[in-house]
Amino acid sequence: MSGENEKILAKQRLTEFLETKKMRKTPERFKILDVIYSQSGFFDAESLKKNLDLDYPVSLATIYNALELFLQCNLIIRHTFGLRVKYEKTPVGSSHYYQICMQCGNYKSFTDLKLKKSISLRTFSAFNITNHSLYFYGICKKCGQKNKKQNR
Amino acid sequence: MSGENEKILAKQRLTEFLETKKMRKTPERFKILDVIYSQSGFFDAESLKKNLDLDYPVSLATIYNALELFLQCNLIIRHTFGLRVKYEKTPVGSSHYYQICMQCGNYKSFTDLKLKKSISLRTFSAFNITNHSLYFYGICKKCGQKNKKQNR
DNA sequence: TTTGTTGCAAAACGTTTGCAGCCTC
DNA sequence: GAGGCTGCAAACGTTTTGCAACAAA
Repeated sequence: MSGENEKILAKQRLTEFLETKKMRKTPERFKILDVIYSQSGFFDAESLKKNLDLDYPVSLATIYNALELFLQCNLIIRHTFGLRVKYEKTPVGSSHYYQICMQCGNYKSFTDLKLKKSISLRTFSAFNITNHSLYFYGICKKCGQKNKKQNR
Repeated sequence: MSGENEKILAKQRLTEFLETKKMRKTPERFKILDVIYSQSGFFDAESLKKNLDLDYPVSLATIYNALELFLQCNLIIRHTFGLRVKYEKTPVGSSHYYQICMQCGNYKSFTDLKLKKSISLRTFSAFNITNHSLYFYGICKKCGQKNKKQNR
């Protein structure tokens, strides 16, 4: 199963990272990572806490600590849709792109290999790229129709 | 002068938007827009307040109200670098792209016409794109060197 | 005159911090 | 055993809210 494999790789990466940084392999950190890699889609500190409370309660401070850590070893990425911060497992292989309605705030992600290829061509001097995020902002069909009605 | 022209267009767009939405053309809204279009680079509510206090004090609540309004009519865009929210005049013509160091949080913007062209090719059904933002995440030279030293 | 908008202050919200105690190494 | 990590609660900074007064239409 691909999901399980992904989870194992994530744990390996965390282990390696902690060892090279001489940080501790606490059960909390691995439990939080496990929950993240057991779900799909976006999440935040609060939803993570709710999930963890079911079988392994962890304080919010520790969750924020872990999220910061996972960001550093590139296990997760951080987005901001509207004002809310959302995290996501780092997309492997094909990058995810996002379309966000500026009116209702709804968002969804999609993949586009062609786009990914174009973007990956871009090189930087004195900057080591690990990943990129692309957001398309606009008005969704639903809101567009609502506006038309309103302006009549 | 291009900056002045840009400002006039912005005011026109705001006027139109307010009229179609049957909202009021208050001096505060136009003053805030004026300050935004008199500066360059990134800004937030607080820096805006500081600038406004010099000759036309406006309450923070009103500033947030105005920022929300300007977002809706696409006069400004919102970014989140690290955890800080930053606004920017909507880039006209050439889109801006951003590189952000995941370690120190420093960011800078650049333009890339080739990239812009590739991205603009992407079309959507049932979604009316007004603009897009692309962020490159990585480790800047300075932090990269710092890490090397640390791991020795 | 009507009612959308403002200013003010208080409240809410997500996140960070300080510190004592715990547990990994 | 040392000190990095955790949990708790208090503190923080930013954004939102409720409400009375104001002013655009």
